[in-house]
Amino acid sequence: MQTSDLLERCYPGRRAELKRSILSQALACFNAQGIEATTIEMIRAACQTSVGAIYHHFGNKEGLVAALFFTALDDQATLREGYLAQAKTTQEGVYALVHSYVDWVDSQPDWARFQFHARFAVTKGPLKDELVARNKARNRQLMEWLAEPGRGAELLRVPAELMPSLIIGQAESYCRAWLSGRVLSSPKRYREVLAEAAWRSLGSD
Amino acid sequence: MQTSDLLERCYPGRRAELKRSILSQALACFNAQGIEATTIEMIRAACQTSVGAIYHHFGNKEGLVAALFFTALDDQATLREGYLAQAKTTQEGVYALVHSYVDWVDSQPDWARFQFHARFAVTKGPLKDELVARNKARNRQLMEWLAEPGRGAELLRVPAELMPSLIIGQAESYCRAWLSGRVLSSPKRYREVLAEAAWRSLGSD
Amino acid sequence: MQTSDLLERCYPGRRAELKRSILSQALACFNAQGIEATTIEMIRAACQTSVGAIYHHFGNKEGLVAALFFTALDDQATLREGYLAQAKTTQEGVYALVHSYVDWVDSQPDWARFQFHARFAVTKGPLKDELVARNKARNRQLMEWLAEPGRGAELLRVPAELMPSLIIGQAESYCRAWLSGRVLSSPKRYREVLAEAAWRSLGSD
Amino acid sequence: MQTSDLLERCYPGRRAELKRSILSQALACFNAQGIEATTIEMIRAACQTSVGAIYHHFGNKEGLVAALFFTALDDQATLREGYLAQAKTTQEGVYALVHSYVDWVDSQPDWARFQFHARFAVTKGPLKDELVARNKARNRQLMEWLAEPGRGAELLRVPAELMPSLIIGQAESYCRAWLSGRVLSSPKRYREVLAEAAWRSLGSD
DNA sequence: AATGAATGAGCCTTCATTCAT
DNA sequence: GATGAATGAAGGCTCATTCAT
Repeated sequence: MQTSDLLERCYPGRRAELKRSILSQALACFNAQGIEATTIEMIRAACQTSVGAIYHHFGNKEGLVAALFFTALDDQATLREGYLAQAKTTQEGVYALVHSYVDWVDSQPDWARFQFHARFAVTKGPLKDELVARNKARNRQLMEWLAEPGRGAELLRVPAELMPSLIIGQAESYCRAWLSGRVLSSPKRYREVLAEAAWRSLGSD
Repeated sequence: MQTSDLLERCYPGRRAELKRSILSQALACFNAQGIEATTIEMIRAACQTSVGAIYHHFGNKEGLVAALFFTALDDQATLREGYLAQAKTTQEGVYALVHSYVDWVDSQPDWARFQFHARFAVTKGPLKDELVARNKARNRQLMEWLAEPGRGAELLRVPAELMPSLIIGQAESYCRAWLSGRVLSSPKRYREVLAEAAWRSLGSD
Repeated sequence: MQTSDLLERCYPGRRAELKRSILSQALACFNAQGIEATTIEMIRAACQTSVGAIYHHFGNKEGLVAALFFTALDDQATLREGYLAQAKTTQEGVYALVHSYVDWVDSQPDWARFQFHARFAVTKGPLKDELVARNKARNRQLMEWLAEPGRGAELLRVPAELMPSLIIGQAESYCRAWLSGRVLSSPKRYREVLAEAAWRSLGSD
Repeated sequence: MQTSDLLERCYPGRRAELKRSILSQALACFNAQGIEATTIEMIRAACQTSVGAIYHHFGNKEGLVAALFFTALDDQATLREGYLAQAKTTQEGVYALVHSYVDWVDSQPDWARFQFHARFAVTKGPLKDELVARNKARNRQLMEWLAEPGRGAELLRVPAELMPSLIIGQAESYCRAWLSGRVLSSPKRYREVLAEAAWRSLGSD
């Protein structure tokens, strides 16, 4: 199960066993019932521990949501950075963004589903600033990549605030549809189509 | 205030005054606090009625959400159908979809914001079938439009389940960003760019 | 039962029946177990209502404590003002203060006992300012009484901040002892001894 | 800092260093937040130990309260006995009681404040009998002092159960006011006034 | 149709205490 | 002796919903 792989990577060691178990079961509950509809008691029952242990490790329900959310964000960012590091041309960069997005959702559907539903909650919670900061950092990173010599010239005509939506919007839309069961084929099946579409839509002929 | 216009259109007359007031304030509360975080008491206080009146008109909280959600869905559909009716070629059809989407979000931002957040709740509620039915109807309608002689041939290469995301994904992504304050320019400013991008991404050169 | 008399006076009418019942039982519970050790559930069981009703009328546990505390304060003040209004000389004024204190404790032992234990809680709560204001008002009132022509001249040698303790300290001390069971005779038995002692202690020979 | 002095006197030596630290911080926490509102975790954080260490030394929270309470009681008694040993006449005895009370509160305000708030808790706890026993012992001691030839004859008219309140009531009342910030001058400033008032109030002219 | 007091299941959270290391 | 992770009973409080007036 890939969910555990990600957790083992982020919280390694035997000491963190309970922590991983809580996170794993919480993720499952949140996705199955929705975040608000999930009670601490459900999570407790799912990982056979005590409510005290959950609060000991995560402070409160919001802390649990935040831990999951930022774990997902980090993992997604790691994959994106890896893909981007190998891209040479602007086109390869756009492909890297689409491919990393699609591949991550395909390999971590549970984390992706949770990310969509938790974003709103995190935005209203006490870690909203942290989230804004990460978004800014991501955008800055992308801009720096484009600023390298011989890259990004083709995209100058596109308004900066529109760029992320043009590149990732279609993939995101399809991933949402897949994760909520409205379509059946994994987005990975269309990773090339989606990358090509994004690139064409940028209109650098 | 456009929110009321839409309500007046859907619930006309003096008898429905209270009903409109409740819906209007409920919409505001849901958007401000989130659906789950909004209590019936908050809505009652906002429109100076009694809880009994709210339950008399909408049955329960879920009924309130559903009324708002389907009102938005209907209004959006009406605009789309109007735009689509005037489109002759496939390209004009794609433009009509993007334009109607963008224009509706621009003119009804409160309803659009609510729609995004309520979809999940409705999907889990007792009206989920109604929602699925409407989605199917919309897709069927689109297919019928494309099936008319001299239309849609250019799109045959694109997988059907991918089509909606390719057409509307970018616009939707930008609208989300605007509604949540991450970007400042109204999507209407980019309606042409978004329509062209969608058309180009479909790759019918 | 005098406790109810006081309540009927302060919350009259049939509509307030439940409110009085809650206050009455809460007072009994607080005195029997202590404020912190009393749970809402205990009070609910004692007056056969629902937790919701308690919260509907008093907001929260602290609100219940505050309602009881200020009801007692008011009742005590009313008696004091009545006694004081009939005093002509300084000596009669001092006697009025001691007598009203002793008589009130004797006639409302439950409220008096509660007042002693609740003062600390109220001092830390959100109504601490209200309490400070009432104390000031009471002191001002007393000063005004003494400022009338032909009164208070005998007390000018006594420091103002010491005065309340000299007048009421002994009575208060004995009342505490009686309310906690350390002595058996009602303070009313010693009302004259206590008044005389207070007057003598002021040293106006 | 006098708080530590008292502790060093009662728990001397290097072995008891941790014990003194725990007691000292617990006293501070209890006074700052109230006994019930203070958690073991707060105390642990204040003296940088582990919860285990606290339980090892004091058994449980109640044990901590009791240790502090009886330490204060003992210290206060020691001072009183010293003062009383030097009194020859009845009047000197009354003065000794008032002076020792005032002087102790002035020199150990933290312990005095705690004593006021903890008395109720101890009264309900498992050491209530111990407390009753000490009170009786103190009263017996006082009676024995008065029973010596040439002493106490002046007080025979005063009821025994009223005596402690008449002697100490005013001082106690003022000390309470000072400890809770309602008056600003230390009771020590008024030690003579309070002693004279107590003596006068006993009415032995 | 309107009102709002009353209901009570259920939630999040706290915290004294234990015990394996 | 020291540590602190783990326990779980219990508490305050919320809030959708009902129903007598």
